[in-house]
Amino acid sequence: MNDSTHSLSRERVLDAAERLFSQRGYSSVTLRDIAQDLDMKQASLYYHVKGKEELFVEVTERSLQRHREGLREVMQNEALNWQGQLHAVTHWLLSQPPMNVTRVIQSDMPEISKVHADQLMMSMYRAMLMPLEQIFMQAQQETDLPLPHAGLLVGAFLSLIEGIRNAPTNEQYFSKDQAADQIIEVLIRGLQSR
Amino acid sequence: MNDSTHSLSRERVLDAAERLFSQRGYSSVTLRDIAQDLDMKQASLYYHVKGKEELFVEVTERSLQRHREGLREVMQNEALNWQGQLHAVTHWLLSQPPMNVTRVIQSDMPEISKVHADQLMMSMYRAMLMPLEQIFMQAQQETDLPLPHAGLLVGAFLSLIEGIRNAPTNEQYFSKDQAADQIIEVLIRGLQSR
DNA sequence: GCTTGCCTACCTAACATTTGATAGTTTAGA
DNA sequence: TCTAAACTATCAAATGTTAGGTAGGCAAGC
Repeated sequence: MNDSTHSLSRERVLDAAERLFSQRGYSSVTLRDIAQDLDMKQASLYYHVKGKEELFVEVTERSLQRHREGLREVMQNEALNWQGQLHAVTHWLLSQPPMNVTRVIQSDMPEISKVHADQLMMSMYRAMLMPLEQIFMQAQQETDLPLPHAGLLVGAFLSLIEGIRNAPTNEQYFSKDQAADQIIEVLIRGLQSR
Repeated sequence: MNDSTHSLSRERVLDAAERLFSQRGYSSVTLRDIAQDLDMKQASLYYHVKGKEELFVEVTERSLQRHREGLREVMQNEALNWQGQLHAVTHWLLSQPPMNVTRVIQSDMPEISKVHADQLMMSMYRAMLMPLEQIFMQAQQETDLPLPHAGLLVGAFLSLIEGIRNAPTNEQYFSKDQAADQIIEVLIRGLQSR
């Protein structure tokens, strides 16, 4: 199903849209921005997609699908312990175009229809929140410390990822991946503590 | 200085603008939104401020000033140890209208003039990044663990704060402050580790 | 071979709405 | 009367959307 993804040039449009939307958010990106990025006229986009909102929803949904797939794969490869999973998942998330959960929920979703917002919310839960919750629940079982609720930890973790992405530019000593490792290590020493 | 803050009703405008901007970001909030929130017509705003961008800059600057003041005060009251400062600072930040550093830098700043963006960037550094860096540098001195650079920790910490703000709504068992305490405790056990 | 029809992937032109901004007018209170 | 604080009316630019046209490729049918 979803045979609407046949055309090659259509995916060029989706790719450009995803890159721009994920960087600057829904309302800041105009159709003319996307068109310009593709060296074409703005109205031509309507050949490929039904409208701006539909474009955003489809692009976000596609990204979430990729996250769902990617997280599942990474997590079962790294089946060892939750510490390893945390590092692996972090690196995978950083390898992807930013899926800024906070911004999407806070800024983007209020701009689109409730139906679409609800739909994205559900996909977001299934693709990101649920899988990540598993890791932290695993952590809770192994430790004897009183830990915050898993959902809360997931939120904190995702915030950290987003924070690492735009780490202050004045530190070029380390790559993003190295920075991520260090931060996650701090998080872990806290989790297993003692 | 800045005797432009005399009028009472002018601050009503700034307050409304700050609330809306800090919630939904610069480009998503229209002058008509702000006016409607104040039960007045959009054009009337121009009696109080020069334009949208100037309004945003002034409102953000004002908020940053408040943060600078507030953080300084909280930090010297809680002069005990960095752990106490971390908790105190967290609670103070949560008591304020959200100052979403990530969104401001990523989404809002590109929409305004470079001069204004640079200005805000500097204020942001002085009001938030610098004071917080102090806390983490203090932590680095007391521990013997290899910690990430302070700037990186500040970014992570601010991300955490923003993450706590929109913690999943399905946990009403805890207040934001309680959730914050738990998260910060995780961070600390990590920092002092062992 | 050449025409016809069709499809893909763009284009130009125009439109309605939204939004920031300006100009001039009105009203209430000291 | 003078001023603070609103108002109405209008504008230009930006933006999402629609309608209709066009160039190129490809296959079928004559």
